[in-house]
Amino acid sequence: MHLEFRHLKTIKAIHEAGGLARAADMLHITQSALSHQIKGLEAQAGVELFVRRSKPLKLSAAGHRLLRLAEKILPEIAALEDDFANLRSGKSGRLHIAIECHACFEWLFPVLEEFRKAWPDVDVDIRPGLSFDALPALQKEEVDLVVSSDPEKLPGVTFSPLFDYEPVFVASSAHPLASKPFVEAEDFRDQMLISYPVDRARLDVFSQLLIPAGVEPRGIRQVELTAVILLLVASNRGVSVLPDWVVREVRYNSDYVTRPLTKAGVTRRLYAAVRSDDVEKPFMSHVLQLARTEPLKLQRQFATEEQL
Amino acid sequence: MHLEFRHLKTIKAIHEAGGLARAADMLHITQSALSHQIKGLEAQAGVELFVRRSKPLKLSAAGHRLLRLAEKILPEIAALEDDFANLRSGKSGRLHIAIECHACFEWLFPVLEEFRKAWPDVDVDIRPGLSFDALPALQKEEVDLVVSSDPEKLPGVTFSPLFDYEPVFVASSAHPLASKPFVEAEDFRDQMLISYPVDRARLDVFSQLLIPAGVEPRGIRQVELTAVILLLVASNRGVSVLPDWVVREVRYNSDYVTRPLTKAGVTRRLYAAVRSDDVEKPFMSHVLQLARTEPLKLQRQFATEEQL
DNA sequence: ACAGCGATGTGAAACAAACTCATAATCCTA
DNA sequence: TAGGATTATGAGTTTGTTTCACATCGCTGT
Repeated sequence: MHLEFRHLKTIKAIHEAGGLARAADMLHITQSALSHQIKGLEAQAGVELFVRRSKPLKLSAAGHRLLRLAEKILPEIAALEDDFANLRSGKSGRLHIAIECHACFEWLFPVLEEFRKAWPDVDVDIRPGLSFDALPALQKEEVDLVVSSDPEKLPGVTFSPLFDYEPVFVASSAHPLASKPFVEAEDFRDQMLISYPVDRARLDVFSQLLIPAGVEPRGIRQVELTAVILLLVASNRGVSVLPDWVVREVRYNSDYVTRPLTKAGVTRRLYAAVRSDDVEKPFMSHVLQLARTEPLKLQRQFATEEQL
Repeated sequence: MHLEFRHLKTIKAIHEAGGLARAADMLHITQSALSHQIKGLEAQAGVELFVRRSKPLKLSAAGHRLLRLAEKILPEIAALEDDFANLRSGKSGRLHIAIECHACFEWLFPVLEEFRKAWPDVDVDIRPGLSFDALPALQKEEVDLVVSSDPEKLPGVTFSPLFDYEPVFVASSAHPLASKPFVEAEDFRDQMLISYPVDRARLDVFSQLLIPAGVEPRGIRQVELTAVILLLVASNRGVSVLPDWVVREVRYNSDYVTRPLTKAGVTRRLYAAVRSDDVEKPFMSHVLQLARTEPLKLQRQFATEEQL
């Protein structure tokens, strides 16, 4: 049976118009076309869909069954077209984010909270676990935004700078290194380093400090959650290096000390990688703007507290 | 946007097959046709439905939206085709009944109860209120079966005899006429007659007795429900004439007397009118058979009680 | 990194289906 | 029962879909 949407619209129109001729007008086709159409449809269905004994023809029982289907399905189509229209106009879309840096959750959540208020129809998601191959996944449209601190030249991918941050040494206030004004690579040689469970090339402490200096810490303990890292550090089970937006929370907690890496400190820059096609999209540029400004507020808040 | 069922099937197939080429096999068309089709679809929708950066192409976010629609709609179509197949095979259908005689409810309900067990997929309904123009409504397929005691020669309509019955006079046992062994037309002249609210030509007491004799009762009170008629008769507010299958219930109730109309009694025959096209249908012949035999059981039950 | 293969895209032509026009047949109403 | 309204039919045109042949693009393994 070769049913088509046209047939559903026809059934509905005939029912509403109460006859072929009027229905034909509604559908902007000739009455002849409608007659041919419903004849073909009845042949396909093998069922009489109309009562022809009366002159403005009416739906038969089977016709009403089909009408029921039409009234169920046609609004679904309309809803789809609506969704697509929103997609086209940029009011809706997909924003699946892959983050290469674990600690980014800390500032990303507030950003997305803000974002969802403005773009309720955008499908927002964060996909951890993809961190290894985030950029290829971006190119394959498996995700739509990658947060990374290592920009690369990739065709079809645009890196936008977000903000600068400082990786900061954190230890228990009871820790021997707490007495130093800053820490250096050598200081890590006999330390237990607590870090996120990712490739060490992606950890600032390695890429910026230990690998260049050729220093290997005494041991590494990998922990998923930031809160747990801080817990372990507080109980002096090891030391860690975390971005400044994370340590601001513990800076005035007397259990911890925070120190710059090297005397000058280390500065890093976060980037958002987005497919070049998407940069123009309104919701995308908005989320990028939020990701540039919102974390700064957190850092500024931290700076203000410091001056007290 | 010119969506078609073909497109839904395509989306589903591409998703399940995981690529164009396999999907084309599933749909028994060439891969080229599919490529053209989805290209056209995307142009219509104005949205990218597929991710083409990877080789077996995959659904994009919008594509998944469309897939969701497909998985909602396609089963509905299948259900429709199923229903139509049942219609064709005669397993389902519509049985809307118009009854010209009010009292027929009494035997019709047991018949339909039995019928529904055998034909659960047939849409059964009783439509009172159509009693006036029942036969034209039958021809126009507004109803499918008419119960009547006045067969006519009508093109396309077949009358099948159901069973014979006897209109019986009913009165309170305190009523003066209770002393007569039978009643005649003249007896009604000073009676209040309680009847169903239908044209008097359709009431047996008029068509068979009063109209031929030119007798007009003192008054007529029209009442919808059989139970209410009996109530009024019992309290001696009037007399009535009801079919035997109705009075059997009150025959041995000492509040009532029942008497034949005329010494010989009156015998009437009920018919079922059905469109000739429908007579062959299995469920229709079954309901006719039930309507011939089930009421007889009630009458036989009555006769047995009488012999006690 | 590149070769080779498997998968997708494209253009022209064949094919199928839906529509229109003109007109016939039918029904409804006055 | 005549006239207007409604639906049916057949031929021809138009539109859209499919196929064929071939170009192009990505993935996979060495």
